[in-house]
This record gives sequence, structure tokens and C-alpha cells, in this order.
Amino acid sequence: MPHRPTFKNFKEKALQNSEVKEEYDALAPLYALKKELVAARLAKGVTQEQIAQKIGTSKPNISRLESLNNTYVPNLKTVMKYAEALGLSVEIGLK
Amino acid sequence: MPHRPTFKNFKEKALQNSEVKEEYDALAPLYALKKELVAARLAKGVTQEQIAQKIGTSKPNISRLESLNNTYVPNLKTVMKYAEALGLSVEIGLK
DNA sequence: ACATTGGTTATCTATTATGATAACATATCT
DNA sequence: AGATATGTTATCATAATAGATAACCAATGT
Repeated sequence: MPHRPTFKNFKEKALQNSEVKEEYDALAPLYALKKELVAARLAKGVTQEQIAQKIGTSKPNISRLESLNNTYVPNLKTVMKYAEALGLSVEIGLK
Repeated sequence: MPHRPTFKNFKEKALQNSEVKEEYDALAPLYALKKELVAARLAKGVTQEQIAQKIGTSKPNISRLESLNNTYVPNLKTVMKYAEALGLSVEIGLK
């Protein structure tokens, strides 16, 4: 049975192209962050709608921010607002 | 003798306003990051011009990115490119 | 069957970051 | 003095993000 494309599909397809692969490698920390955002939100039992209200935006925008199936890279301020809405803060540095 | 405004001046002035103070607190991790960027660049003996070339931009833009005396908040991708130009990577997460 | 809840996708507009360039300051040379 | 190197500030055009809205899907409930 066919089904909607998932991140796995997106990833597999994309990695066949070596240009895209470099991009993916470069964005790996971003994907990890997005996963952490979702995990933190779910751990607190918060919905996208609730976060959206706290931040002052709407839930589709939260969905876009969390989504791995797009090329969207958020501004640092946006991530910080998301974190703040969960009572957390952003830890960022070089390594 | 009078002199140009420094970050210290900017900071002191700004913190007299409580609205601005909240903003400052919110952006504290960003200021810390910017300082870390500069420190890492200087530690490697690299100029703004050299970083700019590697990233594919010009040195005034690097200066703007590093500056604490503005309201500029970079995109995550921009920070990652800066880090990459130094042979480093960005570590970002929630805490 | 209908409504509700949580999430996704698409699209439009507005705001903001980004790149490019010119001009300037300061320090350090010859 | 002139030239060079490093960094800053300002401004403009372009590209990207961010907000708003509508429509949709799936699951759950009544």
C-alpha cells in the first residue's frame, strides 16, 4: 500500500544525489535540533497550538519549524522563542 | 576626552530601559555566541576578510555578524557557515 | 454521521537577514 | 606623507524567513 512520504523517504531520495548529501551533512546539527525541539515539547505534553500561542504565531508555523521534510532553516531568534515557550533556553556554541 | 560608543556604553544605556533589559536577557545566549565566534577566529589567526572569502561574502558582513552593537540576529545557517570556515561545527541544543 | 483535536501542506504577504558596495577609522609599515 | 591591513558603519537590493490563513488528513470521541 502506498503512503505519504516520510522523513525516511525524503532522506533516502535526497542522499542519492551527492550535492544534496553534502547539504544534508551540513545541516545535520539542524535536524538534530529539530528532533530535540519536538522531543522536548512532547515530553512536556504541549501541543503545537499551545506553543504557537505563547510565541504569538500559529500552529502551521510551528509545524514548519519542526518539520524535517523541508529546506527551511530558522533564525536563531525563532529557536530561542520556541525554547522559551517550553521554559527552556538555547545552548549554542562551537566545537 | 570623548570617544566612540563601545559595547559597554551600548549595554549600560540600554539596560536603563526595562523593556530593553528583557530583550537583552533574551538575547544573552546570542551575545555569548558572538563572543565565542570572534574568540575562535582570533585564536586561529584568521581575519574577517579571510572568513568572508571562505563563506562567499564580504568582510563588512562578517563584522556585522560579530558585532554586539546591533539588533542583528543571524540565521542558523549563517552561523554554521562561519563555524565551518574555521574548521569547527555548531553545537546547539536545549537546556 | 458529525464534531473535535493535533498535525501537515500550500500559499500569500510582510518583515528580516544577507550580499554588495562605498566610505571611514586606526594602526602599522616604508 | 603615502600605502597597506584590519575592522566598522551605513545603505541598498535581493533572498529568505516568519506570520496569517485556508484546506486537508488521521485519530478520537459523541
